Amino acid sequence: MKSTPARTDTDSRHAVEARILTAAEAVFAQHGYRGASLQAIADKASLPKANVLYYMRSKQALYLRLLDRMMRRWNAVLDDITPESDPAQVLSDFIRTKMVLGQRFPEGSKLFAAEILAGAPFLGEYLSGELRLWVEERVRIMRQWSAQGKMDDVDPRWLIFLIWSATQHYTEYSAQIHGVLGQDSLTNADLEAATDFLVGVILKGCGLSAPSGA
Amino acid sequence: MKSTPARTDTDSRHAVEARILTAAEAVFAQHGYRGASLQAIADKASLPKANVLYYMRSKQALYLRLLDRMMRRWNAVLDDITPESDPAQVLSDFIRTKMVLGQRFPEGSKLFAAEILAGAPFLGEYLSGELRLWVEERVRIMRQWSAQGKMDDVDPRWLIFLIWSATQHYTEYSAQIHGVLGQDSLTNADLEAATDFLVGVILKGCGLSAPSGA
DNA sequence: TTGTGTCTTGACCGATCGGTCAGTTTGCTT
DNA sequence: AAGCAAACTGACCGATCGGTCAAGACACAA
Repeated sequence: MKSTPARTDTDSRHAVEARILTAAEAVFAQHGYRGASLQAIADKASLPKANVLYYMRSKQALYLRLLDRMMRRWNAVLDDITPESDPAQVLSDFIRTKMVLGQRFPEGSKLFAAEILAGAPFLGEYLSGELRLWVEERVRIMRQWSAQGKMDDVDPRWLIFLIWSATQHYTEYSAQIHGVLGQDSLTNADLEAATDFLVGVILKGCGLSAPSGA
Repeated sequence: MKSTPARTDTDSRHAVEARILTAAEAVFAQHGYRGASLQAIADKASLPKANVLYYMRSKQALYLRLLDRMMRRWNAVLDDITPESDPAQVLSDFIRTKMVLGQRFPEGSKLFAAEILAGAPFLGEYLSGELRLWVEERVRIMRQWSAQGKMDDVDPRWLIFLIWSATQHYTEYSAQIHGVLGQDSLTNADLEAATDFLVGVILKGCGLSAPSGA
């Protein structure tokens, strides 16, 4: 009978799937697609390997699902930008949001990084499709800002790359940061200081002064 | 007989080793330590797998040798910094040198990135030892620059991370950049423009004006 | 030619890979 | 209590993993 599946059923299914996804995200982030093994994921999720394959159809399906989830988390970023916006406010928000996202989803961010490092075999279409349009739209608006004299005449493409790289560094290179600074993890105060530094330097570097509402 | 090994012997040995190292660097960079297979490396070097293991003792020895080679390439960077140096000149050189290094050794840079992403299992000691001292020394000098009023009072740690991340981005995220910009590779003009952008924004962001000798 | 050390390689090892499947357990409906 | 579909899992599959080894191929000195 197809009738209403019991609440507890779907609940537990979601719970188990979430356990698998969390475990898989960490393993894929650490070792990349090829280097990750379903056995390692199953162990981390405390499940038999066959059970992982029962919920996720295959290694590839599991990986694609994680990539998709991570990209949807980024969709909200910098979505309300217009030619009339205050550049300082928008860029400041952009940097801060990116830093927060990296802290909130460190494994997902690393997973994304590993995918790019591997040459984006699964994300190629997304990069040259959806994301490319996203960038072109923001580039267009930023050029208008420059033309209006709201900010220095910098190439928006390099500016976007700068913000991406500078913020992602704190999650993807966390091992290097921890080793170099000699502490197991950055304190919240450190992260806020680093964020303020990035906002300060990048805005000033583009001829902008701190946004009023911050 | 131990006597003078023929010139051609050591020559061909070096040549074969170089072939293997080049192939291995690319494979490790793309798939990480675990994801790389000796078979793939052997194929790329056009050698039987057993021959790869004859020259390099093991997968781990090969990997460590590549890491060591990459780190020695970076040793010369920013080595002549003193409290009396011109900050603008030093930071400008730092950024430009890093960009050039990334272009010269893209596979090695990616290999390094993959190692960090995996949690630096083999480089942990280097990061918390040699590299940490390197950073502390530069931080000390930059703080003096700030105290002398030569530049804004920014935390040198975040500044170093910013330069590392912003420059490395162009090699490690090349797949993303190519996808987003819709071109197979950045032209030299693009790279120079990006470099000038980074120098300009970061220096200005730290309260510095372009160095005289550039 | 013969001896000697290096180089080269196919065959093979146990372990692990992603994935399948048959058989059992479980939880809910009737 | 009976029935049934979903959940679960140990055992197994062929392929590939890193690594070993013994047997040739090769270059060169005596």
